[in-house]
Amino acid sequence: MELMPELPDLEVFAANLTRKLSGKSLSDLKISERTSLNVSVGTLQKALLKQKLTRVYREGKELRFVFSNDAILGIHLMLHGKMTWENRDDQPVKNPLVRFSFSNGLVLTVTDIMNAVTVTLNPEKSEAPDALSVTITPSWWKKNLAASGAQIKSLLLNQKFIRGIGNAYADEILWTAGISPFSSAREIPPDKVRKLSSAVKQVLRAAVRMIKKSAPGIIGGELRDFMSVHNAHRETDPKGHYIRNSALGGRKTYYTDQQVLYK
DNA sequence: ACACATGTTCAGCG
DNA sequence: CCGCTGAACATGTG
Repeated sequence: MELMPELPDLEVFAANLTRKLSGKSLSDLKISERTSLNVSVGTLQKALLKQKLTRVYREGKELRFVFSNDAILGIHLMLHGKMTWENRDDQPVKNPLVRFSFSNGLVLTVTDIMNAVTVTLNPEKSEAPDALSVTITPSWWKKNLAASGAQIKSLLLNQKFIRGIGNAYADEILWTAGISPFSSAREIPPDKVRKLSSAVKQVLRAAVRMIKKSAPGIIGGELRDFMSVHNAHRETDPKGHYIRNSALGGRKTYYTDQQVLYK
């Protein structure tokens, strides 16, 4: 099954896009009318055509293409968006939402069966910090968890609270921190808040390293076989504890009884 | 055949 | 009124 990329996958995609495309200029840009776009196609083309791509980075769950005139193109893949290289000898990619042609001959396409992908010229700055931002500290967690009565997993998935964490990594983070996903955010004690704070960065950074190592060059798909609990094929976690699963926020949630429930 | 992945939005509930 | 929960969206895959 093709699962959706989350923060670590997107981080690797961004690095790989930068490696292939930085310094190349955008020679052609086609946008389907099915694409959800914050400006007109004409405005977008005027802003980006002939511009040199400086780099691609990840912000939350969005990819950001930075051009030499400081224009930024944000692409959010949502649930089903996919990026592929369109090779000259292959069949053209069917019904792409976006098709970038670069001066080195590389053609990047974005497709989406649900047409839910969003394309944003010069996205606005978000209030919520990125999960890997240096502004997220144990005291940030302490203050913001105290203000919320939500279940901790719902809060981790809330992009208005913290950006970039998806369903699979939320489970991995809470397993690492030893906190039940059903815990009330404001009831988590200080020592566990510190554990959560470090687990977020530790889990996400470790995943980036593993994906880079095992799938260098990828711009699509995902890797999940290293996951400790969020894995439908596992019966037990690496310590041998039975993995339970149930629904939370309409998403499957995997956890063990070792994760303490604070209510 | 059919349950299951996934993110965001928004109706509805308390 | 506000914060929170969970259904709905669509379809390829095992």
